[in-house]
Amino acid sequence: MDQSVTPPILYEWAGRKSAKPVDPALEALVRDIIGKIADKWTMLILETLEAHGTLRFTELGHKVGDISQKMLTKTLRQMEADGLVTRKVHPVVPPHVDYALTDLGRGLGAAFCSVWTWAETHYDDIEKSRAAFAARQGAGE
Amino acid sequence: MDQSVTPPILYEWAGRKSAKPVDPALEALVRDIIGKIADKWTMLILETLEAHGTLRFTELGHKVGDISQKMLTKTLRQMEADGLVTRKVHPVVPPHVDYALTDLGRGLGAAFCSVWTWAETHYDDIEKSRAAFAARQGAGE
DNA sequence: TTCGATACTAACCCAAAGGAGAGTGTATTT
DNA sequence: AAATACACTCTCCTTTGGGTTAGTATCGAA
Repeated sequence: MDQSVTPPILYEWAGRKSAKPVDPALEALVRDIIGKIADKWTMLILETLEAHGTLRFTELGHKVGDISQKMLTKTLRQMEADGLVTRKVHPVVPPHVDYALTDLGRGLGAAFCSVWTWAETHYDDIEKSRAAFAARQGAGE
Repeated sequence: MDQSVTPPILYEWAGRKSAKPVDPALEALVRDIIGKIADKWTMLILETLEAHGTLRFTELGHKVGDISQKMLTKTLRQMEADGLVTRKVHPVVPPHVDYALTDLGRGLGAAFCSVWTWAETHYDDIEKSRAAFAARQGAGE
């Protein structure tokens, strides 16, 4: 896609979003954050911590489901860096590490909650759409 | 417990859990949906269509930003299959294809709106957290 | 006759995501 | 003495994401 010239203007928001002025620099920033956060594992971990409160590493892994240790560690680190979770190490043997949401993380969890609800409400619509789409493709519309 | 022949197995990581009395099939489904829509390009396209209404392919690409035709096509097809967007082909030359959100898509857009607002509100907190985290790592806490 | 416009698809390639499995450190338990 | 527990880290490997370039079809304009 040709993006050699990107004029910073010509965004006419239908007034439906926040009343903030459309600053392209800010928009790029927000876009970057969305890009980082709109991630499967981040969302799943967020959801799990929101539902169960403070959890230890292994415990969290089991509750999230089919996540590998590698991805759990990596995603947790990113979330810690972004200030979404706290990581509390108890210097004991065997190791004990507690993960919990920060206020920021809880805020995102609350925001994302509506998406989760949407998915629960409309999964059957999506299934139907997929079936219809597959049929359309198969039949050679 | 047979330990004479047992190789050093440390984890059985693939075990399924059931924390909540939720139908596991439904949970897997919702999880799958979240996994599919919690995607950078899907969110960005959704946002763009929500803000601008009906758009043509190239137009949409420009407004979304740095997206390649390949990803635009691919994401759009997935969204069409999931029933989030409609694809209307006008059989003219040169080709003319209109993309617009469905009710389902608009619903998801509305749900995701709060996440977008959260990102706008807290991007500076995230920046600060990242800086603090980097400093913590660099200084060897 | 050649060009340009549009919305793609196909082929190629590289980088990142992500899974599997083994290794680490040490105090307590067997 | 050996196993165990926990929270990792490291290496190896496959899959997916995603960019780039080229090509296609067709009509009207130059």
